[in-house]
Amino acid sequence: MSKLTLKSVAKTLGVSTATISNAFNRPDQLSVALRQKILQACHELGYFGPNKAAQSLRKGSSGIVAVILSDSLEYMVSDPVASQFLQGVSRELERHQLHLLLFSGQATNLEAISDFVDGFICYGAPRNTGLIEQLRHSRKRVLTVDFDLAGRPSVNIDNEQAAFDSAMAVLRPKDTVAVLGLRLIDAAGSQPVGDKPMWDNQSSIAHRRLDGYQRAMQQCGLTLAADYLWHIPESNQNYAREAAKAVLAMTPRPTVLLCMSDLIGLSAMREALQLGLRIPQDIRVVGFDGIEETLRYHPTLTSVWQFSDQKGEAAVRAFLNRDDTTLQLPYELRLGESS
Amino acid sequence: MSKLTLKSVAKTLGVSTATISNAFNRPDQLSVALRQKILQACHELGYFGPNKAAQSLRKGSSGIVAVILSDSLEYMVSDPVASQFLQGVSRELERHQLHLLLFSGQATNLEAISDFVDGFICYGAPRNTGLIEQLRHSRKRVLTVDFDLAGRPSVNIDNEQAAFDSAMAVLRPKDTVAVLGLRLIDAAGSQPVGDKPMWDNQSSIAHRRLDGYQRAMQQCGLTLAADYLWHIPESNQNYAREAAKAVLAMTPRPTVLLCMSDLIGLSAMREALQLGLRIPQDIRVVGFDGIEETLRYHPTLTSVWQFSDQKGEAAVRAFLNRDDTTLQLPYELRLGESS
DNA sequence: TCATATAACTTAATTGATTAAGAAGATAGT
DNA sequence: ACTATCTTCTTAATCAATTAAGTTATATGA
Repeated sequence: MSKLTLKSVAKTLGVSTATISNAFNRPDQLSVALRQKILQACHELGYFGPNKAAQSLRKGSSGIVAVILSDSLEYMVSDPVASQFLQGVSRELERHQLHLLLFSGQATNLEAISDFVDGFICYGAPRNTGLIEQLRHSRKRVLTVDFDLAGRPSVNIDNEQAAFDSAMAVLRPKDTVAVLGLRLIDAAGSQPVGDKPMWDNQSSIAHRRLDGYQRAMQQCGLTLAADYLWHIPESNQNYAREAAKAVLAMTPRPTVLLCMSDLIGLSAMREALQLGLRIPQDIRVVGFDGIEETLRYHPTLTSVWQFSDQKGEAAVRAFLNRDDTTLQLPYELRLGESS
Repeated sequence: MSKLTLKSVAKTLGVSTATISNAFNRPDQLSVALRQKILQACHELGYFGPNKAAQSLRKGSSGIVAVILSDSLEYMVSDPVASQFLQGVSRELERHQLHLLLFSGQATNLEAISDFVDGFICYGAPRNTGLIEQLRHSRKRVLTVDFDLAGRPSVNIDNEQAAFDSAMAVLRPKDTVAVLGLRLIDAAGSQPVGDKPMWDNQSSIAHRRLDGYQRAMQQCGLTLAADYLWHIPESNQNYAREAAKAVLAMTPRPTVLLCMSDLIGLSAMREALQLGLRIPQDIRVVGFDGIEETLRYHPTLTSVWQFSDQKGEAAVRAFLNRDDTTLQLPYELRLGESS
């Protein structure tokens, strides 16, 4: 079975390569009869159309879009928020007959795939900051989601305002507030932020949310004590559980927990209930993101819903419109039993 | 900023394109001094090396391996077994400087990406059976995992023997046995298999496992009543829960549940406990796969452990050795409190 | 009827690289 | 000093396509 190429097919059919190419790509360039004959013959020969790699080289686009995840694949897929986002992305890409290449944010070499894809949708600031530099200099289209990259379009929600709203929904005068923050500093374990240097200050959504929390507390006449601001490296059960345990053991015990993700919020509630605390009487909890599990849990969690699947779809559309603006998506504060 | 190509770089440096190419790919073909000078200059110009798409066209390999998932991306990543497998795959690919392209088993057109990848690792029989035909005729390397495709290498465990072992560990004379099977027929909801036609008979691991169960029962002098063999479409909580509920309500009530995945086993145990049944006194349960969650749960689940992450690594290695044999991996029966 | 427009294909340059074969110069052996 | 070998680099064909420009042949209009 010799190799099937446009050229070989053209020769066996006795026409030029251009005609075969046109049969697949530009039907108006040849007669209907010949086109039918060609497609029929290709089908019989088992030729499924022009080689995509060669097409990509010549046309300059491949139909593959890379999504760069902030963390490792294994972590990202276990996070319901990221997973929903990916659902939305893959759904919308499919609608446009495009394909998805998942790329870990821990990877070091963007160039390895850069030439195969039409561009990058970057979900969250990559763990490996070297990637950010590569993205900044990339000649491909780059769109960021949940973080900013100078000169590149992005899709976001107003994290500051959303955090503010969620905090305002729960804060009362004289509250003792603790913040369970996501990835505030560059450290491996759960720990109070203290005076450690903030991680990637300008781009992170975590800091936008912290700003929102702070503004709300200020408006309520409250302040955040240094030890009550905690860094959690991943929305992971264990990390969050640890942090919640530690925070709930502090004196004075917090009366409000502002959590930067729903998974953290759920972990915090589990820990609080286990300590015999009543929610919301003894302690109120607020989450962020909006995941289904919080609706099944009792008590249900007050949270900012940001509809990650729609965000995924919006990201793809924004990627495809070659419009270099920032798209701000709506969010929704949903009150639960936890506040 | 004009386009940076091997050609343009060659011109500005006043050497031939072959030399630039050799500087990147075959250091022995030019003097050390010139090579240093070229690499240095490329770095300054911002040229990161030969275009991978063109390289792929010329060399005939791209360094990208596609993993075809049996189901949709969103489902697969939520399944701890599949997710572990993917971890193993991505880890091993990284070791070889290769990249991963995830492809949904629901997709219809393999040709869309076929030319960009070096081959396919196919994890489970794709939901869309059209893909199987395309894989069969593909000119690329194809390796299957957890199912067989004529003439293609595969990675597997001995599902029949493993199922046999797990059943033998739990069965006693006079048991009433129910099987909670995974994807036995082509139907959407949980339901007894009855006399409906089996799905994809020869290739499915589910049927290998069923064979093992049946052999064990035979050896124990037991038979499986028609209504006690259930089909569950996905290892999903809801489907499994439903099926368990229905099975536990039958008379006589089963004394043994043979479950084709640990997620199903966990759901079954939850349901049994909720009905006030004691495990293992009133009912014994066996799972399949081996996931961490069964160790945290009480009672712990007796199951066949198959180390999916190692399976992923083994799959990649088998894919890269161009050795067309079937690789059978070891499994381990681990007894828990559920039997 | 003749010029012109249109339709249906073909030619050949181009995309960004790899690589066998060839050429020019340096080194070594006798 | 002359041939043989080795280095070092270049030339040009090739990978599998796309597409602007060119070539016929046919149809239309006045």
